[in-house]
Amino acid sequence: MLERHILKLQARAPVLAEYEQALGELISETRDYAADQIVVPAYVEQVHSTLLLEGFMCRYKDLADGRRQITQVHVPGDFVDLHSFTLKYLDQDVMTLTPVKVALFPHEGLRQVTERYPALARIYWFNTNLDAAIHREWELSLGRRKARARIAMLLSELQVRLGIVGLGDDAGFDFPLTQVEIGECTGLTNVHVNRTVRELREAGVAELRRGRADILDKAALWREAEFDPRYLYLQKRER
Amino acid sequence: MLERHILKLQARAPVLAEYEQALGELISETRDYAADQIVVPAYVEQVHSTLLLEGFMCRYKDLADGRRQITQVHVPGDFVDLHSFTLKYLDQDVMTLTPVKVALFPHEGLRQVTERYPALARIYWFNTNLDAAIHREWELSLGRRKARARIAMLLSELQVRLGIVGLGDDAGFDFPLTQVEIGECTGLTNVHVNRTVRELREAGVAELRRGRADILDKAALWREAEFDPRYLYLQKRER
DNA sequence: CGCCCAATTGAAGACGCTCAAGGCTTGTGG
DNA sequence: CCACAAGCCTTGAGCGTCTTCAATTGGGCG
Repeated sequence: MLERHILKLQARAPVLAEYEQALGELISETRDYAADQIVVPAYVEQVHSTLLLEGFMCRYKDLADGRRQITQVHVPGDFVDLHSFTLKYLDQDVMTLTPVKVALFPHEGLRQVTERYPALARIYWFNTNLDAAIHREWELSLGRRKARARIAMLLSELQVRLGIVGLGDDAGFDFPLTQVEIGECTGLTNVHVNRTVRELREAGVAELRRGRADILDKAALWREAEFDPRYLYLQKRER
Repeated sequence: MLERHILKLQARAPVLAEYEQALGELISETRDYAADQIVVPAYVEQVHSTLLLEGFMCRYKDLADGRRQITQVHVPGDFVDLHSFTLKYLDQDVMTLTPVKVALFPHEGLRQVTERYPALARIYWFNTNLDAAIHREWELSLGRRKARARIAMLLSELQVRLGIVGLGDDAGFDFPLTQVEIGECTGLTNVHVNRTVRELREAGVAELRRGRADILDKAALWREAEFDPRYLYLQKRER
């Protein structure tokens, strides 16, 4: 059940079989949710963290007028709210983008296992930092990249992150976000997303249709985005 | 020397006198830098983390054409690159905005002290999460807030963060960023920052001049920004 | 006094937004 | 099996926020 999570961790550090077993035993429950459901509401105390097993989820913040900013997209293998282990409540909502399957990890169990295996605690601390690094790259996109580059960036990042967990390759990946949601990730309106997606298609860079992203020219995509994957910290090393 | 750092930590969790002493003993060196100097270059392996004692610093990423996005502003008491302890190298540059004084903490010493005091490790893990929470609020600003709200947000956040470490009050705070730098925080050009700052002044909300931010109407400033300080996690509790 | 950097202002233009309408796909029910 | 509804995608037109380019003003410091 944890294969994808372990793949994600292993992309950055060695993971002992022991950890995988200990983690598996922590799971208190698995749940299924439909699309567009809030799974972890903001400002509510949490007693467990949620690992995404299948499907797509996101975290977002919004303004009074309802305009929404997605701050992170989650793929299978990600903890969607590991930070609730440390922060207790979240400063944002976590919702599903597609139907999903998740596993719940009680914080008390996480506390025990991270005390028993300090190396695992370091791995999760590292993951918190990785999360922040992705936020920073998004800040750069939102603040300084133009529309084409923002969308190219999003596609580049997701291609790499999905590839790690076996859900994508150089040709592309399943990508169920609507154009409204892509706009909520990139700080654009759906109308402008639509026009920009068309530009990328007409330039032979990438093609988006109904739940699928085809990467036609990965080098061009990376160039368009000025994508430098070092912020994803993919070299495996001791942490 | 660590008073401001301890004030920052104490705003979120109890800090034992023991920790303060142990931390103080870790400092290998203090250094002074002039303004506009890179202190921690991106993608270079680090063996210590840097605590800001006096002055302002920032972290930023930039694009090929030189346009820069500041991803975080640091005030005295902040670790500017605590994440290098876990990540080893940074995905961004860290520079000074004013002349500063910093203290260096060797990673080896941090490793020892966090192993000796697991509660301190949790406090720093928490701080990593706080850092990410601030990044998320900035993502919301950059993606969805209008120019006035972005600048109001920046001022609101800094007023709170500086207040915690005794460097500001309800009337305002010393704020040495140039309008170019404010633009680099908020994803705007210096020209538009200038016009927006004028609007805030004419609306009687806040006044910026030569190194000082006067908050004329804090309630109006918070309203303008839709500022909700919960993302700064200021309730003190066990971590 | 004069230099330098930051702040300020004006004018024109671009990128992305808003509003509005129409088209396509998918699923559902008769 | 077809009709229809719902949701998403697509396109057009006009507009607004913010940018770009350029020039001027103001303040601090040697």
